[in-house]
Amino acid sequence: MKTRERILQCALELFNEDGEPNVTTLDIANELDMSPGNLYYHFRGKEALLEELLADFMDKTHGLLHLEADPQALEPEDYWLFLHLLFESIIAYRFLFQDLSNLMGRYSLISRSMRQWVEALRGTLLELLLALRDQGRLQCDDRALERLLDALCQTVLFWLDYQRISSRADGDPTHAVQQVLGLLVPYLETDTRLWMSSLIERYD
Amino acid sequence: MKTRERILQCALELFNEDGEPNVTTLDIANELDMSPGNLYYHFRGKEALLEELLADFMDKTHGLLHLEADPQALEPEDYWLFLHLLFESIIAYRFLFQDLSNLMGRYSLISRSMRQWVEALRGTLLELLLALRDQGRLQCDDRALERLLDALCQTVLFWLDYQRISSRADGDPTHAVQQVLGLLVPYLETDTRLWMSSLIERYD
DNA sequence: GTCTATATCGGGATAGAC
DNA sequence: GTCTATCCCGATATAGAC
Repeated sequence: MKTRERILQCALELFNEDGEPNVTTLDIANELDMSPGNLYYHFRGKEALLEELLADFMDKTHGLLHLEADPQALEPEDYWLFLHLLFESIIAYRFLFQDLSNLMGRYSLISRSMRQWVEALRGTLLELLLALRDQGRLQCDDRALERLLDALCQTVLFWLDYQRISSRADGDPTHAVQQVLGLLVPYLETDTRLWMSSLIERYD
Repeated sequence: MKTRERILQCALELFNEDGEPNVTTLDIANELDMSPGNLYYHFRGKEALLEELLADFMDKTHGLLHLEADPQALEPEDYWLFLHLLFESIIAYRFLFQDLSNLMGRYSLISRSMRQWVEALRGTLLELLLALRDQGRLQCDDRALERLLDALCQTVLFWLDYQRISSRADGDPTHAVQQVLGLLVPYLETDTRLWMSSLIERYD
């Protein structure tokens, strides 16, 4: 099934480029020099296409959001790597995040899946924060931790969008990772803070 | 011109409720027990409606983003008030923020206006941060300040959306203000930090 | 100012030939 | 598997009567 793959690939590119609401099935067919009828032979419609792309994204990120590693054993570089991989996936499927409210409003499947995804993200980040705090590397009370957690989640979800809106888009995960880790820095205990800071500045 | 006002009011409510892309001119007319023809007598179309609502939002927030007050003279309560007023306006016109990428993609006027608005927001927040730092109340280097600034802007722009997605929507500016000020707290000098912290916790 | 009726257009989707 | 032709529908917008 080679054509199926080509369609998925092309749809993903167009969605990412122009936003899902601005891409029609005809656009996709045209881009592939293919008839719309043929496209509908492979996919029942736009929604089927979306569902498959969504499933791909979930597969790609599943491992990251269900860590089997022991959070206690992680070092700053591991946090960097974790976030870098996460943002690579998000960038690859950025159409999901650019029109998130819209997509969630129009497709109940996306709504349910993405809600779960955000919950999983939140759970994973919470685990990481608690591990840091248990190690004495992170200093903050429960309320501050809750707010920090929300700030982290929000940045993961909307950093790309924010970059586009403020005309500073670069398609590079590095700045996103720096931004997220930057939120963590002021709460870190001195040794860890210096380590983390130098890790961030290294790429500036 | 009473009808004009009723149309604007109704359109704003529906846009906020369901998202602008999901509201048709017919929906608005129906909600008002009015014929679509009549609606088109008052407004050339959906875009004209949007333009007027956008202008209203710009008017409402203009004073906040072009402060005539001296930033050096501000106290923590002033920051609270500033953010509270800002979020009240954002909540009143939240349709603009829920589908921001989408709207900016489809309407070049919205794109230009909102880009400018974000720039003005960023400028104002920068002024406030620099004033705090000059007073010795905020401790961070230039790079950290840049990241903090982006974190603040991002939260102002996307906090509502984040709340909706993570099923914690409440339509109350208070949590949003707490979240924004919470980002500031760890960088504040001890006295100011305690003051700001207690200001935040007071409403929990 | 307001209505009814209608024109127009674009996107999603299907039927049937090849 | 792929194409052409076509249908359907919803949303925008207009014409013309009242």
